[in-house]
Amino acid sequence: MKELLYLKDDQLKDLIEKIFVGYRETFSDSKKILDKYSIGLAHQKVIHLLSMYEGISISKLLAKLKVTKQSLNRVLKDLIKLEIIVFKKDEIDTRIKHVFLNEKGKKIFEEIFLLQKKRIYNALLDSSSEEVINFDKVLKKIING
Amino acid sequence: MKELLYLKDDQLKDLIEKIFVGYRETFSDSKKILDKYSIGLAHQKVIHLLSMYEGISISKLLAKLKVTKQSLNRVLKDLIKLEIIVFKKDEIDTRIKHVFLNEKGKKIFEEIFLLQKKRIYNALLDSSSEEVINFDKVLKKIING
DNA sequence: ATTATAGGTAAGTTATATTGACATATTATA
DNA sequence: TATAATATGTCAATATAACTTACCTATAAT
Repeated sequence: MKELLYLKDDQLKDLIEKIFVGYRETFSDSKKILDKYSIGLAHQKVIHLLSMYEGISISKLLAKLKVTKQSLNRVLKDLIKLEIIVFKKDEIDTRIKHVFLNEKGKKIFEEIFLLQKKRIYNALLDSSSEEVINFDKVLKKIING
Repeated sequence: MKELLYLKDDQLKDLIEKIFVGYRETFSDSKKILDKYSIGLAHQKVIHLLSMYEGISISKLLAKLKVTKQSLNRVLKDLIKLEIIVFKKDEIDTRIKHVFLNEKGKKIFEEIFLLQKKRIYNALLDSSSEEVINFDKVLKKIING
């Protein structure tokens, strides 16, 4: 029988608070740049995913974001107005729309990311590779729980 | 000179996505219970902090949540209507108000927490103590970055 | 006496998301 | 070929959580 300190409620509460704060801080560092382009957190997340998954389809974006179509479309319309995304129909199944950041979009992403990544970069730089690997490992388990 | 894989942009992007998903999942498991009491994520966070820091002052709550007084007060008023929090003036400095969950509040917290903690508990149970310690270590560094 | 701190409130606004209903185009299948 | 399923879009109404700006009281510290 396991009887570990970190499985006790107090430690679990503490971790949950840290997960919240870690998220909030990670996604607030870039606020100034977002303001510069009059966009918000929702736009940042979409841009982030577009930079990771070039040409991702709408339905896959929806699945990753776990928001409704209506919610995503509001954001996409803003990004179209900003002229930073483009669409390409799938050549085989023309129902599917692939979304891409254009050059301007990639530049704006880099501006955002430059600020956002600092916090993570410094934390990892200050950690051993084993610590980093274990951080990733546990985070994955939390996600797939 | 460090030249580590996990300090590369692609890995940082990946981690940032995971931090987002980990937060979202961690705070969505308890949605059914929140609905039962007609409260939301903001209330859950306040209740969580009240269970961790019994008698915390308003200003310290504000500092932990990083929201405005108006925002917090909306939530506190809902919790008063639900009859789950009580206030006590500080005996020395009567400007300070200490906030507590009452018995009903503690019970509701336990209902919420029971659902919320499962994901974290299982992830930790499935990890070695070193992995857990390193997860906590890196998360702390991200927060304090 | 003055200033700072702790907390409260009012009005209006913004950001992000929801539900429900309906529409179109395309592809897959019986 | 008729029908069902999929991918996407849109309208309208609503909810949640936050914001800004401004002003207020009470108490404590200097």
